[in-house]
Amino acid sequence: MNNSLPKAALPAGPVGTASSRVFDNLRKDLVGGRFVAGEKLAINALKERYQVGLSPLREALNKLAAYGLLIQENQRGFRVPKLSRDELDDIAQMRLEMEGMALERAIAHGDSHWEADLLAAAHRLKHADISLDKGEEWEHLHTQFHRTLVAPCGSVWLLRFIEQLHDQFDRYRRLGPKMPTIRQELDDQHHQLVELALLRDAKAARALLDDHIHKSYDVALKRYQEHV
Amino acid sequence: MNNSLPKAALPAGPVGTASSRVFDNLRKDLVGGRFVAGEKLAINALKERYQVGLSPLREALNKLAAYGLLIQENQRGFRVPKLSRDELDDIAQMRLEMEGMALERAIAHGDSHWEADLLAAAHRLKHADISLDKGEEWEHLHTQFHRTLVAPCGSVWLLRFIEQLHDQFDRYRRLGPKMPTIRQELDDQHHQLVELALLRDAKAARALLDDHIHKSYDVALKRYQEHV
DNA sequence: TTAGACAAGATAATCGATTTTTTAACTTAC
DNA sequence: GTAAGTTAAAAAATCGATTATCTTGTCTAA
Repeated sequence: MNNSLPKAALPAGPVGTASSRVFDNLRKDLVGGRFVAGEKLAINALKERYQVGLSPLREALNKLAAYGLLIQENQRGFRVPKLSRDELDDIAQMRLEMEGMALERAIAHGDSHWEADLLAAAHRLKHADISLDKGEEWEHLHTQFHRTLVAPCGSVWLLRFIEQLHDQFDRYRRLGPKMPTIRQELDDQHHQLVELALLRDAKAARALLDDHIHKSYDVALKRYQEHV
Repeated sequence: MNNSLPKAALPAGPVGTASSRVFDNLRKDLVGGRFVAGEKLAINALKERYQVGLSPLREALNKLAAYGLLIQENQRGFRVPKLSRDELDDIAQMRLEMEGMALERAIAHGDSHWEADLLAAAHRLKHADISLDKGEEWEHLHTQFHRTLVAPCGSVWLLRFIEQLHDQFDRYRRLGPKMPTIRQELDDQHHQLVELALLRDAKAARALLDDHIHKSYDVALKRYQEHV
């Protein structure tokens, strides 16, 4: 084979293992609410659905269980965790504490590179086509924005926990269909957050982020209550 | 087979799957410093060491990677995460924030059942034979004590994160051999923590816990620096 | 001398089949 | 009619072997 093209020129990129691919897809589907909470996973059906063999599938399921998106019970497989009001409250409360902390630190430490990334992320989010592929594109840019916002907080572990909490929170927020009304208000807050971050007004930024999380919580709670 | 003994009478208890057993053992060994940081794991050697087949072993490794006790690199297996001063600082800082928060909430919500558990845990810890099986017994009771201390904080996720941080912290703290001198001082603090918790003095308890973590941090840092 | 190509061996990932355990349906005794 | 016991089917866990990928050492050509 005399293909002299460098690998990077090909569109494919690093394909990754079957296990990592099914992990990504399953995670997306679990967070996006494409499984029923409490449901027991039929492994053979998943094999079909994700077009993988048993071994990589089980490895992905094990990782998701350790991550908290699945419950693993010895000798009786995997199930999707139930949803509860109490847990939603817990998750939202933890988001307030941890993202608030992270935002203050990010504002203290973030450099001009961060400012640029933040502006870019907010802009991309604003122009995302929400109607495209069930808003999957918007969801991704939204996650990316919040990730960027707290990125320079200086703590790898704090970022890790926040990511995990976001995934858990989104299991509630993404239960129902989109609500464009409240959505607009939340979108506006993203830009206000950028403004306050650039002004280095940690106090005001944190207050706004608190409000943002509270409003998101209201949406998530509504979805949950309608869903039950 | 006419064995009429109820299952519970047998000493074995729930044996669990091969995967869960090797997960527990590997976790203990990783936290206990029985692997070299940065080392690449030879899967075949682990198969020998833990007496399991490939599939359950790989499932355990995948879980540990999602949990943060291993690094998984596509197509090149698993390695033990490196240690660094920066990460130790991060972990200790996060412990201060999160355990402090949890302790205040536990003191606010814990009932008399909790008080009893706490006294019992502290007592067991005090009388643990530290010389036994490399102090493994003491380590277990120590973990148990700290777990009990914050147990009624009301947040499942906070407890989960704290547990994870403890495991990470212990990778540093347990690098070298035991230091009986400083150990005594830390042991005393455990009992003082119980006292303050029973008095419901959240402020003082948190201050003492901060100091406790700081002292533990000093130990861990020393170990780390001697170890490099 | 050294960068690149190649081949052989080692390791990681995956597959297909087997073993073990659970679940559910059915029976039988009280 | 209920509860304990039995068994067949389903599902989970594990094993042994295969396939794919990486690593290392050697060689060649500039």
